Amino acid sequence: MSAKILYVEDELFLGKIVKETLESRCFEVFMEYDGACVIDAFKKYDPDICVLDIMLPNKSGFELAKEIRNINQHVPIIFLTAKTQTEDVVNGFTLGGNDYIRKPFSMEELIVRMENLLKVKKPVVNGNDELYIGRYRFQQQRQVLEIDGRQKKLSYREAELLKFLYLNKEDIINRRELLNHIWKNDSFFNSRNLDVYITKLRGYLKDDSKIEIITIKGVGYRFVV
Amino acid sequence: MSAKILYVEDELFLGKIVKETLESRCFEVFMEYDGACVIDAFKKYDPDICVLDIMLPNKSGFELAKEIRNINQHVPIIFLTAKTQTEDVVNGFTLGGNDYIRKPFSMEELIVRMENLLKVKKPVVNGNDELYIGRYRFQQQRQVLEIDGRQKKLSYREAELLKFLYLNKEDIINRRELLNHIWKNDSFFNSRNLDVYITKLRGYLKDDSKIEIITIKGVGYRFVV
DNA sequence: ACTTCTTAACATTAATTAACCTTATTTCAA
DNA sequence: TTGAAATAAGGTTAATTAATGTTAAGAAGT
Repeated sequence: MSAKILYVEDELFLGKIVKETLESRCFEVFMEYDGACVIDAFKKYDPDICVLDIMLPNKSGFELAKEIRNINQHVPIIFLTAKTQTEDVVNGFTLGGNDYIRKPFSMEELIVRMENLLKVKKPVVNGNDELYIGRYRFQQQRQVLEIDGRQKKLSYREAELLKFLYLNKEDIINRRELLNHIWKNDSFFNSRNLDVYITKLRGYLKDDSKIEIITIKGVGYRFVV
Repeated sequence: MSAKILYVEDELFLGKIVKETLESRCFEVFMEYDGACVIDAFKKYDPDICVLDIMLPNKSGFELAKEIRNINQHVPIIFLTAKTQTEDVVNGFTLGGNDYIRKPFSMEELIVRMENLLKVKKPVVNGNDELYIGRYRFQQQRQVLEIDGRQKKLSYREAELLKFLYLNKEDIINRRELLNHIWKNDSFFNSRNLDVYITKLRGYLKDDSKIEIITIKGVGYRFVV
Protein backbone atom coordinates (compact mmCIF):
# COMPACT_ATOMS: atom_id res chain seq x y z
CA MET A 1 0.00 0.00 0.00
CA SER A 2 2.51 2.60 1.18
CA ALA A 3 0.24 5.57 1.60
CA LYS A 4 1.63 8.80 3.03
CA ILE A 5 0.08 9.81 6.33
CA LEU A 6 0.22 13.15 8.03
CA TYR A 7 -0.27 12.40 11.70
CA VAL A 8 -0.65 15.23 14.19
CA GLU A 9 -0.44 14.25 17.84
CA ASP A 10 0.91 16.07 20.87
CA GLU A 11 1.13 13.15 23.24
CA LEU A 12 4.64 12.12 22.36
CA PHE A 13 4.55 8.67 23.84
CA LEU A 14 1.31 7.66 22.16
CA GLY A 15 2.46 9.28 18.95
CA LYS A 16 5.63 7.27 18.86
CA ILE A 17 3.80 3.98 19.26
CA VAL A 18 1.21 4.80 16.65
CA LYS A 19 3.85 5.96 14.21
CA GLU A 20 5.89 2.80 14.64
CA THR A 21 2.92 0.54 14.28
CA LEU A 22 1.80 2.28 11.13
CA GLU A 23 5.30 2.10 9.72
CA SER A 24 5.46 -1.59 10.45
CA ARG A 25 2.38 -1.86 8.27
CA CYS A 26 4.09 -0.08 5.41
CA PHE A 27 2.64 3.36 5.83
CA GLU A 28 4.90 6.34 5.42
CA VAL A 29 4.24 8.53 8.45
CA PHE A 30 4.98 12.24 8.80
CA MET A 31 4.37 13.33 12.31
CA GLU A 32 3.78 16.79 13.72
CA TYR A 33 3.45 17.62 17.40
CA ASP A 34 2.11 21.11 17.21
CA GLY A 35 -0.72 22.63 15.22
CA ALA A 36 1.34 25.61 14.14
CA CYS A 37 3.38 23.99 11.40
CA VAL A 38 0.91 21.49 10.07
CA ILE A 39 -0.06 23.41 6.97
CA ASP A 40 3.54 23.73 5.89
CA ALA A 41 3.99 20.04 6.49
CA PHE A 42 0.88 19.33 4.49
CA LYS A 43 2.14 21.27 1.51
CA LYS A 44 5.55 19.71 1.77
CA TYR A 45 4.54 16.07 2.08
CA ASP A 46 1.27 16.06 0.14
CA PRO A 47 -0.11 13.18 2.19
CA ASP A 48 -2.73 10.68 1.05
CA ILE A 49 -4.56 10.89 4.36
CA CYS A 50 -4.50 13.02 7.53
CA VAL A 51 -4.96 11.80 11.07
CA LEU A 52 -5.53 14.68 13.45
CA ASP A 53 -5.73 14.73 17.18
CA ILE A 54 -8.24 17.38 18.21
CA MET A 55 -6.70 18.73 21.38
CA LEU A 56 -3.44 20.30 20.34
CA PRO A 57 -1.32 23.22 21.50
CA ASN A 58 -1.83 26.41 19.45
CA LYS A 59 -4.41 25.11 17.02
CA SER A 60 -7.14 22.51 17.40
CA GLY A 61 -7.53 19.65 15.01
CA PHE A 62 -10.77 21.26 13.84
CA GLU A 63 -8.96 24.42 12.84
CA LEU A 64 -6.36 22.39 11.04
CA ALA A 65 -9.02 20.51 9.13
CA LYS A 66 -10.56 23.75 8.02
CA GLU A 67 -7.23 25.03 6.77
CA ILE A 68 -6.43 21.78 5.04
CA ARG A 69 -9.80 21.81 3.32
CA ASN A 70 -8.97 25.28 2.02
CA ILE A 71 -6.15 23.89 -0.01
CA ASN A 72 -7.35 20.36 -0.59
CA GLN A 73 -10.96 19.21 -0.88
CA HIS A 74 -10.30 15.54 -1.33
CA VAL A 75 -7.72 14.24 1.09
CA PRO A 76 -9.40 12.06 3.74
CA ILE A 77 -9.25 13.40 7.30
CA ILE A 78 -9.67 11.29 10.44
CA PHE A 79 -10.09 12.93 13.84
CA LEU A 80 -8.80 11.32 17.01
CA THR A 81 -10.09 12.46 20.33
CA ALA A 82 -10.66 11.70 23.95
CA LYS A 83 -13.84 13.73 23.94
CA THR A 84 -17.00 11.76 23.79
CA GLN A 85 -19.51 14.49 23.22
CA THR A 86 -21.69 13.93 20.22
CA GLU A 87 -21.46 17.55 19.21
CA ASP A 88 -17.79 17.03 18.62
CA VAL A 89 -18.46 14.23 16.19
CA VAL A 90 -20.99 16.39 14.41
CA ASN A 91 -18.48 19.21 14.35
CA GLY A 92 -15.83 16.97 12.91
CA PHE A 93 -17.95 15.83 10.02
CA THR A 94 -19.28 19.31 9.38
CA LEU A 95 -15.77 20.60 8.91
CA GLY A 96 -15.17 18.11 6.17
CA GLY A 97 -13.76 15.31 8.26
CA ASN A 98 -14.31 11.79 6.98
CA ASP A 99 -14.13 9.77 10.15
CA TYR A 100 -13.92 10.27 13.87
CA ILE A 101 -12.32 7.83 16.29
CA ARG A 102 -12.54 8.01 20.07
CA LYS A 103 -9.56 7.45 22.28
CA PRO A 104 -8.60 4.97 23.42
CA PHE A 105 -8.70 3.29 20.05
CA SER A 106 -7.10 0.09 18.88
CA MET A 107 -4.48 0.25 16.17
CA GLU A 108 -6.39 -2.31 14.17
CA GLU A 109 -9.42 -0.10 14.14
CA LEU A 110 -7.42 2.94 13.10
CA ILE A 111 -5.77 1.02 10.29
CA VAL A 112 -8.96 -0.51 9.03
CA ARG A 113 -10.68 2.88 9.02
CA MET A 114 -7.74 4.44 7.22
CA GLU A 115 -7.73 1.74 4.59
CA ASN A 116 -11.45 2.15 4.19
CA LEU A 117 -10.99 5.82 3.34
CA LEU A 118 -7.95 5.26 1.16
CA LYS A 119 -9.62 2.69 -1.02
CA VAL A 120 -12.43 5.06 -1.91
CA LYS A 121 -10.10 6.99 -4.17
CA LYS A 122 -7.30 4.67 -4.99
CA PRO A 123 -8.79 1.96 -7.16
CA VAL A 124 -8.10 3.61 -10.45
CA VAL A 125 -4.54 4.74 -10.29
CA ASN A 126 -3.32 1.91 -8.13
CA GLY A 127 -2.61 -1.57 -9.23
CA ASN A 128 -2.48 -1.76 -12.94
CA ASP A 129 -0.34 0.65 -14.81
CA GLU A 130 -2.83 1.30 -17.58
CA LEU A 131 -5.60 3.85 -17.41
CA TYR A 132 -8.39 3.79 -19.94
CA ILE A 133 -9.58 7.33 -20.43
CA GLY A 134 -12.35 7.48 -22.97
CA ARG A 135 -10.90 6.02 -26.13
CA TYR A 136 -7.38 6.68 -24.93
CA ARG A 137 -5.03 4.33 -23.18
CA PHE A 138 -2.53 5.84 -20.80
CA GLN A 139 0.47 3.95 -19.50
CA GLN A 140 1.35 5.64 -16.25
CA GLN A 141 4.90 4.43 -15.82
CA ARG A 142 5.99 5.07 -19.36
CA GLN A 143 3.89 8.24 -19.56
CA VAL A 144 2.57 7.23 -22.95
CA LEU A 145 -0.84 8.34 -24.15
CA GLU A 146 -2.25 6.34 -27.01
CA ILE A 147 -5.24 6.48 -29.34
CA ASP A 148 -5.94 4.74 -32.66
CA GLY A 149 -2.43 3.33 -32.61
CA ARG A 150 -0.83 6.76 -32.39
CA GLN A 151 1.35 7.35 -29.37
CA LYS A 152 2.32 10.53 -27.56
CA LYS A 153 4.93 10.54 -24.88
CA LEU A 154 3.97 12.95 -22.11
CA SER A 155 6.36 14.88 -19.94
CA TYR A 156 6.38 14.34 -16.21
CA ARG A 157 4.13 17.26 -15.35
CA GLU A 158 1.75 16.52 -18.17
CA ALA A 159 1.44 12.95 -16.95
CA GLU A 160 0.97 13.96 -13.32
CA LEU A 161 -1.70 16.44 -14.27
CA LEU A 162 -3.54 13.91 -16.38
CA LYS A 163 -3.44 11.33 -13.61
CA PHE A 164 -4.70 13.78 -11.05
CA LEU A 165 -7.52 14.96 -13.25
CA TYR A 166 -8.53 11.41 -14.01
CA LEU A 167 -8.32 10.34 -10.39
CA ASN A 168 -10.74 13.11 -9.49
CA LYS A 169 -12.89 12.98 -12.56
CA GLU A 170 -16.46 14.26 -12.38
CA ASP A 171 -15.48 16.29 -9.35
CA ILE A 172 -14.60 19.92 -9.00
CA ILE A 173 -10.85 20.18 -8.60
CA ASN A 174 -9.45 23.33 -7.08
CA ARG A 175 -6.61 25.09 -8.76
CA ARG A 176 -4.98 25.31 -5.34
CA GLU A 177 -5.18 21.61 -4.82
CA LEU A 178 -3.78 20.92 -8.24
CA LEU A 179 -0.95 23.39 -7.82
CA ASN A 180 0.02 22.08 -4.43
CA HIS A 181 -0.05 18.55 -5.67
CA ILE A 182 1.99 19.01 -8.83
CA TRP A 183 4.06 22.13 -8.25
CA LYS A 184 4.17 21.88 -4.45
CA ASN A 185 3.15 25.49 -4.10
CA ASP A 186 0.49 27.77 -5.51
CA SER A 187 2.32 30.95 -6.50
CA PHE A 188 1.10 33.21 -9.27
CA PHE A 189 3.59 31.98 -11.82
CA ASN A 190 2.83 28.36 -11.25
CA SER A 191 -0.79 29.25 -11.62
CA ARG A 192 -0.13 30.55 -15.13
CA ASN A 193 1.95 27.50 -15.73
CA LEU A 194 -1.02 25.34 -14.94
CA ASP A 195 -3.01 27.14 -17.61
CA VAL A 196 -0.34 26.27 -20.13
CA TYR A 197 -0.43 22.61 -19.16
CA ILE A 198 -4.20 22.49 -19.32
CA THR A 199 -4.02 23.77 -22.86
CA LYS A 200 -1.49 21.10 -23.71
CA LEU A 201 -3.61 18.31 -22.28
CA ARG A 202 -6.67 19.58 -24.08
CA GLY A 203 -4.68 19.38 -27.26
CA TYR A 204 -3.57 15.82 -26.61
CA LEU A 205 -7.07 14.71 -25.64
CA LYS A 206 -9.04 16.31 -28.43
CA ASP A 207 -9.46 13.13 -30.47
CA ASP A 208 -12.17 11.90 -28.12
CA SER A 209 -14.84 14.54 -27.98
CA LYS A 210 -16.37 12.91 -24.92
CA ILE A 211 -13.38 14.03 -22.89
CA GLU A 212 -13.54 17.55 -21.59
CA ILE A 213 -11.63 19.67 -19.13
CA ILE A 214 -14.27 22.14 -18.03
CA THR A 215 -13.14 25.41 -16.57
CA ILE A 216 -14.79 26.65 -13.42
CA LYS A 217 -13.60 30.19 -13.34
CA GLY A 218 -12.24 31.31 -10.01
CA VAL A 219 -12.38 27.78 -8.70
CA GLY A 220 -10.70 25.16 -10.82
CA TYR A 221 -11.58 22.45 -13.30
CA ARG A 222 -13.81 19.48 -13.81
CA PHE A 223 -12.65 16.54 -15.86
CA VAL A 224 -15.44 14.65 -17.57
CA VAL A 225 -15.16 11.54 -19.69
CA MET B 1 -32.52 15.18 1.57
CA SER B 2 -34.99 12.35 1.67
CA ALA B 3 -32.71 9.35 1.30
CA LYS B 4 -34.12 5.85 1.55
CA ILE B 5 -32.77 3.81 4.43
CA LEU B 6 -32.95 0.11 4.97
CA TYR B 7 -32.71 -0.35 8.72
CA VAL B 8 -32.43 -3.81 10.22
CA GLU B 9 -32.87 -4.05 13.97
CA ASP B 10 -34.34 -6.72 16.20
CA GLU B 11 -34.72 -4.68 19.35
CA LEU B 12 -38.19 -3.43 18.65
CA PHE B 13 -38.23 -0.62 21.14
CA LEU B 14 -34.93 0.86 20.05
CA GLY B 15 -35.85 0.36 16.44
CA LYS B 16 -39.05 2.30 16.80
CA ILE B 17 -37.30 5.28 18.30
CA VAL B 18 -34.56 5.32 15.72
CA LYS B 19 -37.05 5.01 12.89
CA GLU B 20 -39.14 7.86 14.18
CA THR B 21 -36.18 10.11 14.71
CA LEU B 22 -34.87 9.46 11.23
CA GLU B 23 -38.29 10.09 9.76
CA SER B 24 -38.54 13.37 11.61
CA ARG B 25 -35.33 14.29 9.80
CA CYS B 26 -36.87 13.53 6.45
CA PHE B 27 -35.37 10.14 5.81
CA GLU B 28 -37.55 7.44 4.38
CA VAL B 29 -37.06 4.42 6.60
CA PHE B 30 -37.80 0.80 5.71
CA MET B 31 -37.36 -1.36 8.75
CA GLU B 32 -36.81 -5.08 9.05
CA TYR B 33 -36.70 -7.06 12.29
CA ASP B 34 -35.26 -10.28 11.10
CA GLY B 35 -32.32 -11.14 8.93
CA ALA B 36 -34.28 -13.61 6.84
CA CYS B 37 -36.18 -11.21 4.64
CA VAL B 38 -33.66 -8.42 4.32
CA ILE B 39 -32.48 -9.29 0.84
CA ASP B 40 -36.03 -9.23 -0.49
CA ALA B 41 -36.54 -5.89 1.19
CA PHE B 42 -33.32 -4.62 -0.32
CA LYS B 43 -34.39 -5.55 -3.81
CA LYS B 44 -37.83 -4.13 -3.28
CA TYR B 45 -36.89 -0.75 -1.81
CA ASP B 46 -33.52 -0.15 -3.45
CA PRO B 47 -32.29 1.92 -0.51
CA ASP B 48 -29.65 4.66 -0.66
CA ILE B 49 -27.99 3.38 2.50
CA CYS B 50 -28.22 0.36 4.83
CA VAL B 51 -27.99 0.42 8.59
CA LEU B 52 -27.53 -3.10 9.97
CA ASP B 53 -27.54 -4.32 13.50
CA ILE B 54 -25.07 -7.17 13.80
CA MET B 55 -26.76 -9.45 16.29
CA LEU B 56 -29.93 -10.59 14.61
CA PRO B 57 -32.05 -13.70 14.68
CA ASN B 58 -31.40 -16.09 11.79
CA LYS B 59 -28.70 -14.11 10.04
CA SER B 60 -26.03 -11.78 11.37
CA GLY B 61 -25.53 -8.29 10.03
CA PHE B 62 -22.23 -9.48 8.59
CA GLU B 63 -23.92 -12.15 6.56
CA LEU B 64 -26.45 -9.63 5.35
CA ALA B 65 -23.70 -7.27 4.29
CA LYS B 66 -22.07 -10.01 2.29
CA GLU B 67 -25.30 -10.80 0.50
CA ILE B 68 -26.05 -7.15 -0.13
CA ARG B 69 -22.58 -6.66 -1.60
CA ASN B 70 -23.30 -9.53 -3.95
CA ILE B 71 -26.07 -7.58 -5.56
CA ASN B 72 -24.81 -4.03 -4.98
CA GLN B 73 -21.18 -2.95 -4.67
CA HIS B 74 -21.76 0.68 -3.89
CA VAL B 75 -24.59 1.21 -1.46
CA PRO B 76 -23.12 2.43 1.84
CA ILE B 77 -23.47 0.04 4.78
CA ILE B 78 -23.26 1.04 8.42
CA PHE B 79 -23.03 -1.57 11.17
CA LEU B 80 -24.53 -1.03 14.59
CA THR B 81 -23.41 -3.17 17.45
CA ALA B 82 -23.06 -3.58 21.16
CA LYS B 83 -19.86 -5.53 20.71
CA THR B 84 -16.72 -3.64 21.38
CA GLN B 85 -14.14 -6.07 20.12
CA THR B 86 -11.81 -4.63 17.57
CA GLU B 87 -11.95 -7.74 15.48
CA ASP B 88 -15.58 -7.01 14.88
CA VAL B 89 -14.79 -3.62 13.48
CA VAL B 90 -12.16 -5.13 11.25
CA ASN B 91 -14.61 -7.77 10.20
CA GLY B 92 -17.20 -5.15 9.38
CA PHE B 93 -14.93 -3.20 7.10
CA THR B 94 -13.52 -6.29 5.49
CA LEU B 95 -16.97 -7.36 4.45
CA GLY B 96 -17.44 -4.12 2.59
CA GLY B 97 -19.01 -2.11 5.37
CA ASN B 98 -18.41 1.62 5.27
CA ASP B 99 -18.80 2.53 8.90
CA TYR B 100 -19.23 0.89 12.24
CA ILE B 101 -21.01 2.47 15.19
CA ARG B 102 -21.00 1.12 18.73
CA LYS B 103 -24.11 0.98 20.83
CA PRO B 104 -25.16 2.98 22.63
CA PHE B 105 -24.86 5.65 19.97
CA SER B 106 -26.45 9.05 19.76
CA MET B 107 -28.92 9.77 16.99
CA GLU B 108 -26.92 12.83 15.99
CA GLU B 109 -23.86 10.72 15.44
CA LEU B 110 -25.76 8.18 13.42
CA ILE B 111 -27.26 10.88 11.25
CA VAL B 112 -24.02 12.71 10.68
CA ARG B 113 -22.26 9.48 9.74
CA MET B 114 -25.08 8.57 7.40
CA GLU B 115 -24.95 11.94 5.71
CA ASN B 116 -21.21 11.64 5.41
CA LEU B 117 -21.56 8.40 3.51
CA LEU B 118 -24.45 9.61 1.41
CA LYS B 119 -22.54 12.58 0.13
CA VAL B 120 -19.50 10.54 -0.84
CA LYS B 121 -21.59 8.31 -3.03
CA LYS B 122 -20.28 9.18 -6.45
CA PRO B 123 -22.07 12.12 -7.99
CA VAL B 124 -22.95 9.62 -10.69
CA VAL B 125 -21.89 9.35 -14.23
CA ASN B 126 -24.69 8.76 -16.64
CA GLY B 127 -28.26 8.26 -15.67
CA ASN B 128 -29.12 11.13 -13.41
CA ASP B 129 -26.59 13.46 -14.93
CA GLU B 130 -29.23 14.62 -17.37
CA LEU B 131 -32.09 16.88 -16.47
CA TYR B 132 -35.08 17.20 -18.72
CA ILE B 133 -36.43 20.68 -18.33
CA GLY B 134 -39.44 21.20 -20.54
CA ARG B 135 -38.24 20.55 -24.06
CA TYR B 136 -34.66 21.16 -23.03
CA ARG B 137 -32.07 18.61 -22.05
CA PHE B 138 -29.41 19.72 -19.61
CA GLN B 139 -26.21 17.78 -19.00
CA GLN B 140 -25.12 18.78 -15.54
CA GLN B 141 -21.50 17.70 -15.63
CA ARG B 142 -20.81 19.14 -19.04
CA GLN B 143 -22.96 22.18 -18.42
CA VAL B 144 -24.60 21.82 -21.82
CA LEU B 145 -28.15 22.99 -22.44
CA GLU B 146 -29.74 21.57 -25.57
CA ILE B 147 -32.94 22.06 -27.53
CA ASP B 148 -33.86 21.02 -31.07
CA GLY B 149 -30.31 19.84 -31.62
CA ARG B 150 -28.87 23.25 -30.80
CA GLN B 151 -26.42 23.29 -27.91
CA LYS B 152 -25.45 26.07 -25.58
CA LYS B 153 -22.55 25.67 -23.23
CA LEU B 154 -23.28 27.33 -19.92
CA SER B 155 -20.77 28.86 -17.58
CA TYR B 156 -20.37 27.45 -14.10
CA ARG B 157 -22.58 30.02 -12.41
CA GLU B 158 -25.22 29.78 -15.08
CA ALA B 159 -25.26 26.02 -14.69
CA GLU B 160 -25.39 26.15 -10.91
CA LEU B 161 -28.24 28.61 -11.00
CA LEU B 162 -30.21 26.52 -13.46
CA LYS B 163 -29.68 23.38 -11.39
CA PHE B 164 -30.79 25.11 -8.24
CA LEU B 165 -33.89 26.55 -9.84
CA TYR B 166 -34.81 23.21 -11.33
CA LEU B 167 -34.18 21.37 -8.09
CA ASN B 168 -36.61 23.71 -6.35
CA LYS B 169 -39.06 24.09 -9.17
CA GLU B 170 -42.63 25.12 -8.40
CA ASP B 171 -41.44 26.40 -5.05
CA ILE B 172 -40.71 29.90 -3.94
CA ILE B 173 -36.96 30.37 -3.84
CA ASN B 174 -35.57 33.14 -1.71
CA ARG B 175 -33.00 35.43 -3.21
CA ARG B 176 -31.01 35.01 -0.02
CA GLU B 177 -31.02 31.29 -0.32
CA LEU B 178 -29.97 31.48 -3.93
CA LEU B 179 -27.18 33.94 -3.24
CA ASN B 180 -25.83 31.96 -0.36
CA HIS B 181 -25.91 28.79 -2.37
CA ILE B 182 -24.20 30.05 -5.48
CA TRP B 183 -22.20 33.08 -4.38
CA LYS B 184 -21.72 31.95 -0.78
CA ASN B 185 -22.79 35.34 0.49
CA ASP B 186 -25.61 37.77 -0.12
CA SER B 187 -23.99 41.16 -0.47
CA PHE B 188 -25.59 43.94 -2.47
CA PHE B 189 -23.37 43.47 -5.50
CA ASN B 190 -23.94 39.77 -5.72
CA SER B 191 -27.60 40.51 -5.51
CA ARG B 192 -27.41 42.61 -8.66
CA ASN B 193 -25.24 39.91 -10.14
CA LEU B 194 -28.05 37.45 -9.65
CA ASP B 195 -30.37 39.71 -11.62
CA VAL B 196 -27.94 39.60 -14.50
CA TYR B 197 -27.76 35.81 -14.42
CA ILE B 198 -31.52 35.48 -14.26
CA THR B 199 -31.77 37.55 -17.39
CA LYS B 200 -29.23 35.32 -19.08
CA LEU B 201 -31.07 32.14 -18.16
CA ARG B 202 -34.36 33.58 -19.35
CA GLY B 203 -32.65 34.23 -22.65
CA TYR B 204 -31.36 30.68 -22.93
CA LEU B 205 -34.70 29.17 -21.94
CA LYS B 206 -37.00 31.22 -24.13
CA ASP B 207 -37.49 28.53 -26.78
CA ASP B 208 -39.90 26.65 -24.55
CA SER B 209 -42.67 29.03 -23.58
CA LYS B 210 -43.81 26.62 -20.86
CA ILE B 211 -40.71 27.47 -18.87
CA GLU B 212 -40.83 30.59 -16.79
CA ILE B 213 -38.77 32.20 -14.08
CA ILE B 214 -41.38 34.16 -12.22
CA THR B 215 -40.30 37.11 -10.13
CA ILE B 216 -41.72 37.50 -6.68
CA LYS B 217 -40.69 40.98 -5.85
CA GLY B 218 -39.05 41.42 -2.50
CA VAL B 219 -38.84 37.68 -2.01
CA GLY B 220 -37.29 35.73 -4.84
CA TYR B 221 -38.31 33.60 -7.78
CA ARG B 222 -40.44 30.68 -8.75
CA PHE B 223 -39.32 28.37 -11.52
CA VAL B 224 -42.17 26.72 -13.38
CA VAL B 225 -41.99 24.21 -16.20
C1' DA C 1 20.98 19.67 -29.75
C1' DC C 2 17.14 18.31 -27.33
C1' DT C 3 13.39 18.24 -24.31
C1' DT C 4 10.93 20.17 -20.55
C1' DC C 5 9.63 23.78 -17.93
C1' DT C 6 8.89 28.59 -17.18
C1' DT C 7 7.83 33.22 -18.37
C1' DA C 8 5.87 36.59 -21.28
C1' DA C 9 2.67 38.68 -24.40
C1' DC C 10 -1.53 39.00 -26.30
C1' DA C 11 -6.44 37.01 -26.99
C1' DT C 12 -10.63 35.44 -25.16
C1' DT C 13 -14.20 34.59 -21.95
C1' DA C 14 -16.64 34.70 -17.50
C1' DA C 15 -17.87 37.36 -13.71
C1' DT C 16 -18.65 41.67 -11.82
C1' DT C 17 -20.01 46.39 -11.65
C1' DA C 18 -22.33 50.31 -13.53
C1' DA C 19 -25.84 52.79 -15.83
C1' DC C 20 -30.13 53.41 -17.19
C1' DC C 21 -34.91 51.55 -17.77
C1' DT C 22 -39.24 49.20 -16.24
C1' DT C 23 -42.43 47.59 -12.97
C1' DA C 24 -44.37 46.79 -8.47
C1' DT C 25 -45.32 48.59 -4.03
C1' DT C 26 -45.94 52.17 -0.81
C1' DT C 27 -47.27 56.71 0.65
C1' DC C 28 -49.93 60.45 1.24
C1' DA C 29 -52.94 64.29 -0.43
C1' DA C 30 -57.43 65.05 -2.29
C1' DT D 1 -60.75 55.32 -0.82
C1' DT D 2 -58.44 56.57 -4.75
C1' DG D 3 -54.70 57.54 -7.57
C1' DA D 4 -50.70 60.18 -8.81
C1' DA D 5 -45.89 60.78 -7.02
C1' DA D 6 -42.17 58.52 -4.62
C1' DT D 7 -39.50 54.71 -3.66
C1' DA D 8 -37.53 50.42 -3.98
C1' DA D 9 -36.85 46.09 -6.49
C1' DG D 10 -35.70 44.09 -10.33
C1' DG D 11 -34.68 43.93 -15.80
C1' DT D 12 -31.58 44.86 -19.35
C1' DT D 13 -27.58 46.10 -21.69
C1' DA D 14 -23.07 47.61 -21.76
C1' DA D 15 -18.56 48.54 -19.78
C1' DT D 16 -15.03 46.95 -16.78
C1' DT D 17 -12.12 43.76 -14.41
C1' DA D 18 -10.20 39.52 -13.52
C1' DA D 19 -9.33 34.79 -14.81
C1' DT D 20 -7.98 31.80 -18.06
C1' DG D 21 -6.59 30.32 -23.07
C1' DT D 22 -3.13 30.34 -26.42
C1' DT D 23 1.10 30.72 -28.62
C1' DA D 24 5.68 31.51 -28.63
C1' DA D 25 9.95 32.98 -26.88
C1' DG D 26 13.48 32.31 -23.19
C1' DA D 27 15.77 29.25 -19.39
C1' DA D 28 17.33 25.33 -17.60
C1' DG D 29 18.71 20.97 -17.41
C1' DT D 30 20.46 16.66 -19.92
